[in-house]
Amino acid sequence: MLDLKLIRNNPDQVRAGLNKRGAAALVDELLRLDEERRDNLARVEALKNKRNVVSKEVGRLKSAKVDATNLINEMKEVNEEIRQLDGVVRDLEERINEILYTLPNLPQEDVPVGADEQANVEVRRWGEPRTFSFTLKPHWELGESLNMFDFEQGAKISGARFTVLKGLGARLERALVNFMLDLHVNEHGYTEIFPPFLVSGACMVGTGQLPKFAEDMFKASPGDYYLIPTAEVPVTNLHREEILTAERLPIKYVAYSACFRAEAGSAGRDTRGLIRQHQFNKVELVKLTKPEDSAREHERLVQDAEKVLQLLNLPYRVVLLSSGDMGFAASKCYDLEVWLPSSGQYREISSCSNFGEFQARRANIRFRREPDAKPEFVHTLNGSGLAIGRTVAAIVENYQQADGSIVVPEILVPYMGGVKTIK
RNA sequence: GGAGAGAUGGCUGAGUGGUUGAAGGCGCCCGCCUCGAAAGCGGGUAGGGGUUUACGCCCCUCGCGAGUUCGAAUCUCGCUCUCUCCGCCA
Repeated sequence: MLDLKLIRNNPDQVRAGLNKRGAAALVDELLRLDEERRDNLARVEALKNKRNVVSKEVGRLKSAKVDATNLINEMKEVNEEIRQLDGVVRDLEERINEILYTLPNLPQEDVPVGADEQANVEVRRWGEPRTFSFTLKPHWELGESLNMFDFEQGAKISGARFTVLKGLGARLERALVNFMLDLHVNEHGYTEIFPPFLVSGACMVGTGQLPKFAEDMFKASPGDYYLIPTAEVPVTNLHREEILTAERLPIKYVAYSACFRAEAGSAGRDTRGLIRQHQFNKVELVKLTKPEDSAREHERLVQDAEKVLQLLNLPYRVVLLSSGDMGFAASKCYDLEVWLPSSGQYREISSCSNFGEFQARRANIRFRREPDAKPEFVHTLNGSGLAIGRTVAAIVENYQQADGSIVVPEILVPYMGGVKTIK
């Protein structure tokens, strides 16, 4: 959520930022509502002040056994006026918040301006895509023939975009989860979290999925629960409504979770294979930092995610997303794209975002620099480290052999119970 | 699911319908003392909003939401959460 005071004091800056994201317009409406609200607020507060003063006077008079009927009657009228104005102010606040909750974050200065992924900027590449001396197969063909995954059974028990992992396919999934968690905990200093997969609506508002993207979420019933689309939601919200001490920052969490996405609006895209599923596994990195540290911590977070791909020896590139391609809450975002030989392209496998204070303002996560200092909003960041299903797809495709078997990346062999080849 | 207890500031813990945004304690900050520290002593210490060049002033907030009242932390109703016992359960 954007700071209403920033909009009030620097409307041109906000307009320019929103324009880069193709989300302009509503600033003027917001300014008008804000002015109207403050106008009515001043009036109702003056009346409340009067009521408070007179009420104390009534108390004094009563204890002195003096009649106060006139004052009491006068206050009854004032109360009616207060009730009315309070309603006006509340309505205005609701409309202001409705708008504020649906405005995206402002892009940072160094984010390339553009409408979509065409304007993304490749930052660096790592690794050399293998050259194959035989005909490549996509991961879904290889995996099915090796009995690693079963798409038909997934469809039978759940429906489209669900997959059953079996045997060494299931084992590979589990190996990757453990490998990534160990790496980030032991080498990168993150604290492991195993969060609930169902959260309250308040959490979804806090990280920005609600109210705008309700149609992308699975809702659980009975109860008012949402299935998490990413561990970002429960983990970032761990500190909702808290004021942290400065020494605790930066906070670095790593969490495995299943992720659930409705994929509304992506019908027909990536219908085959593991790339786009309603349910997938992911190891997520989350950081809470001081504002001045978030840019540096963002770069480090990207490197921590890259390390996974490097250790798996999977070629990838880092892309800086354009203003139009970024997620709603992000102020700056790098995607990690892994090489998928069968389609001959780089595909997103991690998205690493700095949200500035956008989420912290929604979730009310603050910190104090000094024991007596005013609370300030923290900055929140997160990134996949990595999406497990897409990593499996990348391994299967990049490590495929002429005979249709898969060589297990060396670093994973211990996690695979010594299995070096899936055949 | 049944029965009961509770929710107050960073923490703990008082609170009779009327200068109680809230005693006391702990913690923290500033000062005194000290070579330095501890102890001791004195003072300070919630958040949000509005307004003001500023000092300041005002409004709201005692889990959340309604209500009663001139006035609610305190009374009434609803909700949420936590704890204890019983039942069920991986």
